[in-house]
Amino acid sequence: MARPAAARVSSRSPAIDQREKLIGATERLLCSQGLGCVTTRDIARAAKVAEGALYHHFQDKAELMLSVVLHQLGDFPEVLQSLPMQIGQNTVQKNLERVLESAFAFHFRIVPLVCSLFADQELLARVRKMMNERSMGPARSTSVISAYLRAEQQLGRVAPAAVPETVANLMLAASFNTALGDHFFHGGSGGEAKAHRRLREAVRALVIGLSPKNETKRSREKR
Amino acid sequence: MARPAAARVSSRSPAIDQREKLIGATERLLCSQGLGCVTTRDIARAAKVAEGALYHHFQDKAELMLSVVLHQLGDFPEVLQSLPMQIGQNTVQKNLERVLESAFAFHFRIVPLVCSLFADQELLARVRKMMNERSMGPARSTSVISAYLRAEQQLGRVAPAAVPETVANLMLAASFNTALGDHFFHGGSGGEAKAHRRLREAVRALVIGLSPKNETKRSREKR
Amino acid sequence: MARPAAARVSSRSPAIDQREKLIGATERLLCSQGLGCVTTRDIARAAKVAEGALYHHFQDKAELMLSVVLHQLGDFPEVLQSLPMQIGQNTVQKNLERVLESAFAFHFRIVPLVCSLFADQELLARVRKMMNERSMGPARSTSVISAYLRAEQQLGRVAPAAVPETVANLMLAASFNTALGDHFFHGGSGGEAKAHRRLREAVRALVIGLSPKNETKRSREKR
Amino acid sequence: MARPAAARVSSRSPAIDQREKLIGATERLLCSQGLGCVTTRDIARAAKVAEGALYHHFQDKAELMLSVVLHQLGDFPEVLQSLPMQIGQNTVQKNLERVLESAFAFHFRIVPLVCSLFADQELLARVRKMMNERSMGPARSTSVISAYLRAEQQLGRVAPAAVPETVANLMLAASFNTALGDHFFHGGSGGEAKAHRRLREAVRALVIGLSPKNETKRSREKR
DNA sequence: AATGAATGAGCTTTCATTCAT
DNA sequence: GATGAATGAAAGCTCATTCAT
Repeated sequence: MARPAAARVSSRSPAIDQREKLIGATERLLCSQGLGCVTTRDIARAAKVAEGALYHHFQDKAELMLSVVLHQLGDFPEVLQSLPMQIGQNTVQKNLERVLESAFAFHFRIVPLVCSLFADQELLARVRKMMNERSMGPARSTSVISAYLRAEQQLGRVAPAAVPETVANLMLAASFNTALGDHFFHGGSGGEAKAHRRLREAVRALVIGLSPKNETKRSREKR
Repeated sequence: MARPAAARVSSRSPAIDQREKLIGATERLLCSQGLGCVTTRDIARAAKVAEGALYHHFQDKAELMLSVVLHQLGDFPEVLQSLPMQIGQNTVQKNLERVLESAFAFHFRIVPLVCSLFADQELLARVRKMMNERSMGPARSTSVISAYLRAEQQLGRVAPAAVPETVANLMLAASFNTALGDHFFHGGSGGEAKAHRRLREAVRALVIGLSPKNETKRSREKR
Repeated sequence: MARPAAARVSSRSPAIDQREKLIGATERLLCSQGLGCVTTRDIARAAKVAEGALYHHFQDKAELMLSVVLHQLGDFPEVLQSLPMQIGQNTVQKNLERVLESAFAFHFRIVPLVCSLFADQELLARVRKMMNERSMGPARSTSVISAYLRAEQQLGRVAPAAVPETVANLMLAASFNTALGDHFFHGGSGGEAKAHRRLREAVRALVIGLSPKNETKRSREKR
Repeated sequence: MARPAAARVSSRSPAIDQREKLIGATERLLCSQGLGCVTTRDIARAAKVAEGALYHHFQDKAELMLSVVLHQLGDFPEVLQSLPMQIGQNTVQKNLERVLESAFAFHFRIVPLVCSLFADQELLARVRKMMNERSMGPARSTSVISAYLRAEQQLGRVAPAAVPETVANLMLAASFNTALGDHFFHGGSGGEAKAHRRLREAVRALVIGLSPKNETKRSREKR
């Protein structure tokens, strides 16, 4: 017997469908209202799912929140996948700019989520624990970027005195902070173009440094 | 019936006294528990004040929170004020390191507050509005630092190609992110020594830059 | 300014008033609906009190239940107060009959409460613990009755071979079981007269015993 | 497709099998957790049956409970049946002791069930009704015991003045109350040995009576 | 018949806020 | 003003019951 087309909205099994609908709805609500103001009822309504269904897929509200955070973090490795292939290509500055652009998109998405956690220290502690267990967090992106920088150091395209880890951290800090600032001061509508310009400037500042004798031919040409 | 002298511990009028006790207690609770877990009962108990008294001094709980947050955010580190006096003194790196150390102390305190706000977008919007009206925010620290850098540029101690605002932003981003990381990954007990080392490294990275020809005599000596 | 008379329904302080209203309402509901079917909403409504008020007076629902049980048990010692004064008076049988009558009234009240506890082993365990700590329970009534019997033994009005504790237990068992039976088989409306007749018969059976040579002059006269 | 033989563990039809598994699982859960804390999910899991299957065999949860309770209450100890054969054998006291021992085993099992019912007066009313219709209850054991006592009266081994029904009731009350006390005060682990000693003492108290002239040769010898 | 995911009413409990004192 | 008992709306969560498969 053919099911009516209207019931076949999703091609997935309904169980997975519900789980994802819940995560999706929670993501949306978390950004627009903040963790402290999102109720299980809100989530269920937004996901068009019964309130009790939430507890079929997640042990409790905190676990749903956790899943949302981890769901976002899940994209992390892919962002940087292409970086090792750029070693020796283009200019170092251009390569770093491209990385920071993707990092920013990711950071922009997770800022409201990650920051919201500070409102509930218990939940924060749980997320912390899970992230430690799975060794997630910014450590991975830092290591990918610093590996790239080390490779460029061996090619002579990065100063031997530079400390790759420190530079990688500075870059990610710039990205995360720009995202946080956009959310905090402009409600998340800070203009992507403006953010990207600031990130490019940050990369350039990292490249040329403050020392007065840094003026090399190449950096002069690029200006 | 005359009140016993012992009850008049404070020299202020009791009304103002209560208001400050409430703000003080809330400050303490906000940092240790997160905005979402602090109840009016907690606050009243911590302030040793009746629950109802809160509503004599503040329209509602949100207004109290607002007062506290704005008070903390406005509590700017005075160490920055001594920066203009360092122009031309010591090394640029040392001066920036000292600035960053005090910025970090400030950032470390406000991270839980600032982040907590994301849990309540409505409150965040109110804070945003009031900060805009009073032109608060990181703009002031940025401008102090970049003014310093510009002065050093004129003294030839900073490369003319460097963009002071961008460098200032990077520095503050490094500080804020280190603080946030300490709270997020280590529950706010990340070891100050470690944080300071990372900040010194960040300044050094900003000073020497990534360009391979940056190796100057001075940066070689410092290594 | 005189308060309107209608507001002064109770002569007690409102706080104690509320507490007792809650306990009273719970008692009534527990008997008519059973512990498993009584909700905090029901209780609050029956006590004409806000739902939240329950949590001002009791830590949680279980503690309210506990209070109700203990409240009933609180009458226990008084029931037996007059027994020691009957030593050597009337006949032993009459004295025991009178005790059993009061015991029955008490047992009849607590049967629905005490039995209800079996539906929630956790609550039962808590009540058990509190009763042990306060050394409540049937031990006290048993000891009062057996002290009486011992005294009568010394007066020669009770056979030296009788074991006072055992007889006291049997009496209380008869009373409690009659009460339980009335509730179980007749919904608590088993007719008091009938119950009292059965208890008198029980006492008589205990007095005369089963041994064929027990037929004394006195027991023959009483028949 | 033929079902694998391994799935046909039971020789009964699967439908009846399921029904019995449900009743068995519920019996076990009711005794260990109390009627109020047993969920349909618990039952289904314990019976290794789907949750929905419960509703193929019983109209609702209450009907399942009813089946279990009636089943247990009807599960009458067969030891009583041998009582008529003891008429004139051994001593009356020994015979009654043996009866009470088996009654106790039965009472010990049903106490949690019977008492639990008080938590749901509606269910209790249903049980009451069905027991009345099938004339279940303690009436049967009472009549077996009192028939025995009457027979012993005719043999002169029991005092003519004793009222068999009353004595039978007292005995069953002693047994039930001992069981109830064990559950209530010791969580059902009160030590069987202790319970049996108390029951023997109860029988002895019933045999010798309280009257001072009861001291017969036999009871003196037994002491 | 059997399943178990889905439902949603209803539970206990919390907490910002009010108001009689 | 100051108090804190009282309020009651609303939260997170459970669980008997249904129903598409």
